[in-house]
Amino acid sequence: MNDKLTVPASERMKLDNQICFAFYVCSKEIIKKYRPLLTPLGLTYTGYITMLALWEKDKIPVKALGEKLYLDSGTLTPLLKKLESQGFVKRSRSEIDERQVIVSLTEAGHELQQKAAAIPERLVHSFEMDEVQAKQMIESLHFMMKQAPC
Amino acid sequence: MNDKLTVPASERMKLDNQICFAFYVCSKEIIKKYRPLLTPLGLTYTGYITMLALWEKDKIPVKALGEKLYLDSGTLTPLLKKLESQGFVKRSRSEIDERQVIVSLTEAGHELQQKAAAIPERLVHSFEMDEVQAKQMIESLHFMMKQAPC
DNA sequence: CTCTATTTAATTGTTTACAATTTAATGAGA
DNA sequence: TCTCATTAAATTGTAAACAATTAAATAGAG
Repeated sequence: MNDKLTVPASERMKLDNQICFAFYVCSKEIIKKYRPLLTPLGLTYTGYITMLALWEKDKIPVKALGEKLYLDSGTLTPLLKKLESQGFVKRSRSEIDERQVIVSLTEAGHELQQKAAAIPERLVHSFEMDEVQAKQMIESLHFMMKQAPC
Repeated sequence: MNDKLTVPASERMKLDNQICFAFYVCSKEIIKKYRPLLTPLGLTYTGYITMLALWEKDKIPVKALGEKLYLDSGTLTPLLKKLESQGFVKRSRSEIDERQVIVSLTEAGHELQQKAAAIPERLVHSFEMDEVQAKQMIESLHFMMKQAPC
């Protein structure tokens, strides 16, 4: 074992060398930037990504939605109830399998997509990052996401 | 303006093309991986990064700690009270400026550092990423963090 | 020195997230 | 068919995080 020329523990334990901390901060700060754009639409950040998923494909069970969003029913159930009370989605038991609750978009839910269409562009611009850089970054992140559920 | 050969809105609004979502998922999933390593030490993830900051430099006011950690007093006050009740830190009013609460490590807080020393290495390994890749990623993230508070 | 503005923590209220458990429905094996 | 295991969603309890406000101390202007 002569490959142990790694950095000392003191160095490895510095906050600025923690990849976890960098992700954690970036994630929080990006979400903060969304808030002022989403609040006028009546959405929280979690509500927004849920709507993004549903705009791609709705009429799906809570389970499938949770897999897309990396969220469980403990988070989704109250969130979906709120989106339902706002009139954006409808929740209904599947007739084929009554364990499943199918989430679908309402008319208002579909209409909201137009109002939200400008958001992604505005956000990318708020970081000084061109589309190529953004694309590379997303690729790296997806590589990590794929390893996540292990 | 003939540089408008950008992707269509439908493409930009896909969940998998949202850099925010990728950060959000990576951050959550990394934190999840820490849990089983931190629980035996009596730490949550937020408690852990707080201790990391204090191991680098303690006897600092809550404000300065919050700037390092990108957290405000609303999050830190209850967290520090808990770390105090566990015997890892001590909170005391500054005598020079009584508005400030100075956070310092106890003996047990210092000792905890030894027990936590193995954690960073174990985590990097749980992602299939070598140290060079990790270093590049951290640099990109820090570039984004620096832009955050605007 | 006095009054006002600013700063620091703490508090309050709301949302987010997950682990663990519960309930109900379905599936599988004997 | 009748268990027993599995699955889906909901529920419960706890920790995080932030916005907005409050209380107390300090700084600054006149």
